[in-house]
Amino acid sequence: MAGTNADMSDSYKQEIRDLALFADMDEINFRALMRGAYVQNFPPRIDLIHENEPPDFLHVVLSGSVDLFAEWNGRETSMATVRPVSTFILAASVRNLPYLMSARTLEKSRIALIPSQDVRTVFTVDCAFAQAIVAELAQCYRSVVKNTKDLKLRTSLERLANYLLRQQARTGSTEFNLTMEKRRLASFLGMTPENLSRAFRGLEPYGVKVEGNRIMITDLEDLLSYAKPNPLIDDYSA
Amino acid sequence: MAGTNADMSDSYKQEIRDLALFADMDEINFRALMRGAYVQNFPPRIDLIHENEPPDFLHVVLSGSVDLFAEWNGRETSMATVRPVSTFILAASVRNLPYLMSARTLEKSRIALIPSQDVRTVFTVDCAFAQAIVAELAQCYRSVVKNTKDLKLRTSLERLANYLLRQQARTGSTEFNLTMEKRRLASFLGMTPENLSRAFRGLEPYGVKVEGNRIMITDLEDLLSYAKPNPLIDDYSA
DNA sequence: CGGGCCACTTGATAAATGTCAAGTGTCTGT
DNA sequence: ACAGACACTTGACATTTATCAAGTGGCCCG
Repeated sequence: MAGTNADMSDSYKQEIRDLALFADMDEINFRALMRGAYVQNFPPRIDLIHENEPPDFLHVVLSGSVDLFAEWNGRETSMATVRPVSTFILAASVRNLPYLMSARTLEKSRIALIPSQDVRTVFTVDCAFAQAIVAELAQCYRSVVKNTKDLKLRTSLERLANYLLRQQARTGSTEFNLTMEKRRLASFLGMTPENLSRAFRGLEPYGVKVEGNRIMITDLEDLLSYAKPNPLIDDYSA
Repeated sequence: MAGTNADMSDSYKQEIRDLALFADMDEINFRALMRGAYVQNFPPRIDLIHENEPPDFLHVVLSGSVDLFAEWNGRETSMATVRPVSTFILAASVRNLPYLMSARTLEKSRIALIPSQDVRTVFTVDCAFAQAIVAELAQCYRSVVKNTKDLKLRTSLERLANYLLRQQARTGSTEFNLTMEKRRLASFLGMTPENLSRAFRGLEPYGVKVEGNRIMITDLEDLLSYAKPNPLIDDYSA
C-alpha cells in the first residue's frame, strides 16, 4: 500500500461534510465518523481496493480521480470513473458485503478512508444520515440502470456518439478534451481500443473531428439526429 | 387501466408487512402507508407503468410476475423479472424521479400499489424504514452491477451457460423448466431469439440438453468448467 | 377437424465487433 | 540526443452476433 498517512485536517473534514451524503447528519455523529477516518495521498495507477475483499473502508475522493473496474476470466472492463468530491463502494460498506469492483487511482489522488464499521454503526442511529444514504444509493442505482440500457439498446457507434454529446453538455462547448485515455474510454463503452478508433472515424460523417485528445463537434444537429440522446439514458443528473 | 380495485385485506397487509422492507417500521407508520394503498388484479401482458412517467406508486408484486423492460429508438430489452413477494421502482419512488423502466405483467398478477408520496413522507420520519430502504437499494444496486459485469465480460454463450447454472443452483436440480419464454430470456441475456436457439445448441457439447422448456444438465462438471461462474457476478444473494 | 396464430428453429447472409500484426507518433528517462 | 515504452492507429482477417426468410410444431378457437 503506497501513500502517506495523514491526520484528517479540518479543511478535509469540511470538504467531506459538504457532501450531500454527510451534510445533514448530526455533528456528534459526523465527528464519530471522522474519528476513525484518515486521508491518504496516492500516486497514479495504484490499486486501492480489489473485488471480493471485505469492505473495510468507505472511500471519498477528495482530489484526483479513481477508476472502478471489474475482472472475470482474465478479462477486464472499466465500470465507472469517480471524481471529486464523491464516495464509492457505499453499497458494499453499508451491507458489509465484498466489493464487486476494484478501484485504482488514475492520477495522483487524495482519498479519505472512513471505516465501514463506523458507517454502519452511525447509520443505524442517525436518521438524516440514513436518508442521505437512501438518496445516494437511489442515484447510484439509477446510473447503473441507465448504463445497462446504453449497453443493451445501442451499438458501439451510438454509445460513442451519445458519450460525446454528454461531454458536450457537461462542458457546454462543442470543443473539448477527452477526460480519460482512449483505451479506458473504449473499455468503459464496452469495446476494444481498435474499434474505438474506427468508431471515431465512423462519426466523421456526422460532424465529429478528432485530433488526439481534442474533440470538435462541427455539426451538432447532425450528431444529435444520429445519436438520439434520451434523458432516461443520458441525463446522469436525473 | 385494467384490473379490479380492491380494499386492502388484512392478509395482503400481512404479506407486505413481512417483507424486509416493511418488517421493522413502526406500526403507526405502516398503517399510514397502507391507508392510501390498494390491491389490484391484472391479467397477463398488461402494462403497469411506462418509462418516463412520474412515480405515482411503489409497486409490490403479491402474486404472478412482472417484466421490467426499457425501450430506445424502437428497440426494446428486458431488464429484470420481479417475482413475489417483492417491490419494484423503489429508487424512482424515493427520489421522486421518472421511471427508467416500464413494467408489464407476464401472467395474471396481484399487485399492491402504495402512493409514492406516502413512501417519501414516512421514510423521513421512520428511521427503521429508511434503514430498510438502504438495505434494499444497496441490494438492487449490486444486482445491476453484477448484471453489467455479466454483459461486458462475457459472450452470449457464456451468459447463457451461467444463467442455466444459476437456475440449477436455485432449483437445486440439474433438471428444470425455464421460468420464462425463450424470447424474453434472449432479450434479458442481451441477444436475439435466433441466437439463443443457436446458443442452446452450442452448449450441447458441454452437457446441456434442451426439450422445449425443459433443461437437462447432463454433465455439470463440464458446464461449470466452461461457464466459470463467479459469486461476484452470479450469486444474486450477496 | 381445420385454419391461423405464434413461438421457436434453421439456414443463408450481412453487419458488427474482436483479434492479430505492424506501423506511427509521443513522451520519458537515461 | 537517443532508446524504449506505450498509446494509438491501421489493415487484414476471424469470430460473434444480427437480420432475413422460410419452415416446423404446438395450441387455441371457430
